[in-house]
Amino acid sequence: MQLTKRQNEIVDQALSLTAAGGMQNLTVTNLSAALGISEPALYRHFKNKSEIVKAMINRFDADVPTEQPGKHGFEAIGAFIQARLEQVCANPHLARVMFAEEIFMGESKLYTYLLAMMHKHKAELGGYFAEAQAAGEIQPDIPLDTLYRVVMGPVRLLIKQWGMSEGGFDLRVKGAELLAVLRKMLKANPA
Amino acid sequence: MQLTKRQNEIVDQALSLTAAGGMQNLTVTNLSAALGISEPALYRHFKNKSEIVKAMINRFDADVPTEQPGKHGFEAIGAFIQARLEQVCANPHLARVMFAEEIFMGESKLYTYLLAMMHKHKAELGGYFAEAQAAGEIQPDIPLDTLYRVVMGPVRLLIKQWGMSEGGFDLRVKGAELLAVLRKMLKANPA
Amino acid sequence: MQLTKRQNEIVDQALSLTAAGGMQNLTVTNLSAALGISEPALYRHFKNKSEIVKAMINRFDADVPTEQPGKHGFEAIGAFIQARLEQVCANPHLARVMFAEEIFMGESKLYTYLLAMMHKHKAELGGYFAEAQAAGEIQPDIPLDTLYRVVMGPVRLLIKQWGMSEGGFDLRVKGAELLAVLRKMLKANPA
Amino acid sequence: MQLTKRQNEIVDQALSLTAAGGMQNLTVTNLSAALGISEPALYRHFKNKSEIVKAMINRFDADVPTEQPGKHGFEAIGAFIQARLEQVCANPHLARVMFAEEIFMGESKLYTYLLAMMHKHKAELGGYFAEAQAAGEIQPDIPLDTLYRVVMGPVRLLIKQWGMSEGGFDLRVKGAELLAVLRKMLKANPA
DNA sequence: CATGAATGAGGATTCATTCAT
DNA sequence: GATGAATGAATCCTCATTCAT
Repeated sequence: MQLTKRQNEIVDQALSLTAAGGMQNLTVTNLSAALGISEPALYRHFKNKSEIVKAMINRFDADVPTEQPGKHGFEAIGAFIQARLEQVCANPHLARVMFAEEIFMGESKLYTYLLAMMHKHKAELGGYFAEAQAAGEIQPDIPLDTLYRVVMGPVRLLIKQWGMSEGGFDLRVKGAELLAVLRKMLKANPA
Repeated sequence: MQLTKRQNEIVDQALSLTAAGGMQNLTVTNLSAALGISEPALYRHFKNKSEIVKAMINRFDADVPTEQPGKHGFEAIGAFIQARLEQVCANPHLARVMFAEEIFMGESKLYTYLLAMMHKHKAELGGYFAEAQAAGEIQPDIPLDTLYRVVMGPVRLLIKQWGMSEGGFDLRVKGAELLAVLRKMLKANPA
Repeated sequence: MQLTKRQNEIVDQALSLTAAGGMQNLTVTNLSAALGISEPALYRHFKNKSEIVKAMINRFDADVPTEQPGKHGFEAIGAFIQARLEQVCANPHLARVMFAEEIFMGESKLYTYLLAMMHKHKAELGGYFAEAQAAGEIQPDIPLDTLYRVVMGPVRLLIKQWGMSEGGFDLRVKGAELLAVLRKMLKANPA
Repeated sequence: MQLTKRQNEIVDQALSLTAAGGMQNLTVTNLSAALGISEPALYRHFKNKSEIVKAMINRFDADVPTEQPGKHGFEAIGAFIQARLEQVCANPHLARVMFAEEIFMGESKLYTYLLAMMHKHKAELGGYFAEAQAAGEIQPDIPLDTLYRVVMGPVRLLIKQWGMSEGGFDLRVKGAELLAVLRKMLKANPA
């Protein structure tokens, strides 16, 4: 599962091509040309194109574990979101691909793989949401699935807009702002 | 711009195919087969494939005007969201396509078209958001762009999840719930 | 199952190419070139290459039914063999392909299909052999499988040699001669 | 011409692959993988793929000389056939390849080489057939080419069927039976 | 002896589109 | 309106082979 240096270069380029022109732009021809190698050379490094796409998808998860050891409640959620934002800043291509699950609908194997990843995230973050509700950081009467949507929906949209605008605003600033708003909004009303 | 009956059938099928297997699944061959006609016959109704895709995109907007005549502030926003949910319920395929702008990245002409649509929405809803803030329905210190994300992010995610789960939950119920949570959360704290 | 005119032309060419240079010579490129059409054009007539090969194999059987209505015993066998020889004379390419089952080993689906055909032949001719033994035309103590080999082995070799020698001898003459020898040899010794 | 130990292993594997999936299955990639070595490593042992195929073909003849020193007439023929059967029993893969000359039609150089081998056999066995006819073991009025077909046709078919059935019957038993039938049948009728 | 990385040529197949009928 | 037949361009992938290490 550990990728070689060359494999990583290939995945980088694949992300770049996909970010630039969608899945239709990720062809073996384009990819090998972008890498400056011949098409068959690609097959030394990946069994087939699907494996490349799979490696792309794995990238989404790679550097951003949902588990935030030592952190709890909203702090853990905030840390996770922060990490996502940092990841995307480090590799802006991801912003245009990461939350566009539909891109991968063509390859149903990988699509289900992606959905599974999404579910895992939801479940893991769910723990932190419950903690936050128990700790009084979030109003306790919001069902978990809705809560997840209220928090991750805006984060996803933020990242997507940033990707679409090709870095047209400061993601870190707007991210912090969003988090602050969410935290304040979700705070249990002491009423 | 007004589509014939046949053209509408074609767009329906195109949406269905795209919803089922992504843009890669929307081929002239597949489409004509699904319609039970020959490939050349398609070209009687649309100049080329791009025109079909464009017609698909126009569908997103068709029945759901952002402008909510006679309504104001949060009520207008709620009505818009409600209308979106109804639209998607009426044509579930839309749920799998509508907010997956990246699907169309391949056809850059159409992609920009789609982005423009998204911007228009944002601008138009922006007016209602401002109204809501002025009316004290929404905390006044939240910047408009963040506010848009906080509201539309969850709505998009909700619709997307509903599409992905293939109608696995009651969209109207969960939509109403989400709206209630948002309304309550965004309410200016009387503190 | 009934082939169109164009499909028959394609199968003819496919046989010709295979006869000339083996299965490796039967490429979509070669085939379309030989037919003077483009490669994609082939796919209007056959779903894929395998279907073409399958149609080739069906040719083997097409004009030569094992069943010889109204004939019995050795006469039926002789008629069948005669028909095979005529078929091969009419389409000499068949001689180089028909009994080379191994050619098709690559495509295991078709290979089994071919083996099944071979078994069917064996079974059907078996009936005539039994009749011939009962009628005293063939010695009764020869087991059926061996009998089949003794008769069809030489016929196959004859046809193969004729194909390999590219019609270097008169198949009809040599075939008649072989049949005569076999009939005489197999005759129950009145001893 | 004398093969090294490693070369022999390679030829063994080549036969095995060809027997399993036809010539299409004998690729440099498959072969090296089956041997557990890299592709370039193969080229240490053989100049190119053709040389490997040539070595395969030579195997057919290797252990089975047509000349049967000290033997004459039908005895020599029987001994030759016996030796063939033993050879094939010792290396069953041969049964699926040996008499499928058409497999090699692709490589015309090797194909002619193979045909030459077949002719040599025919010529050499021809001597023994003539002896057998002179000695009264075989009816004298059967032309030599037909005689060859009557004897070797069934033997070939027997071996082929054994190979195809993957050793589904006892080759030695059925071979002996066939030989007995042939001997008896061909015996000059004392009529 | 062996390999990792590469390649030009060619494999089958699908694409959107056109044209004569 | 519709179709059957065709096509150039592009798809992913495999082939035998080479070369620097």
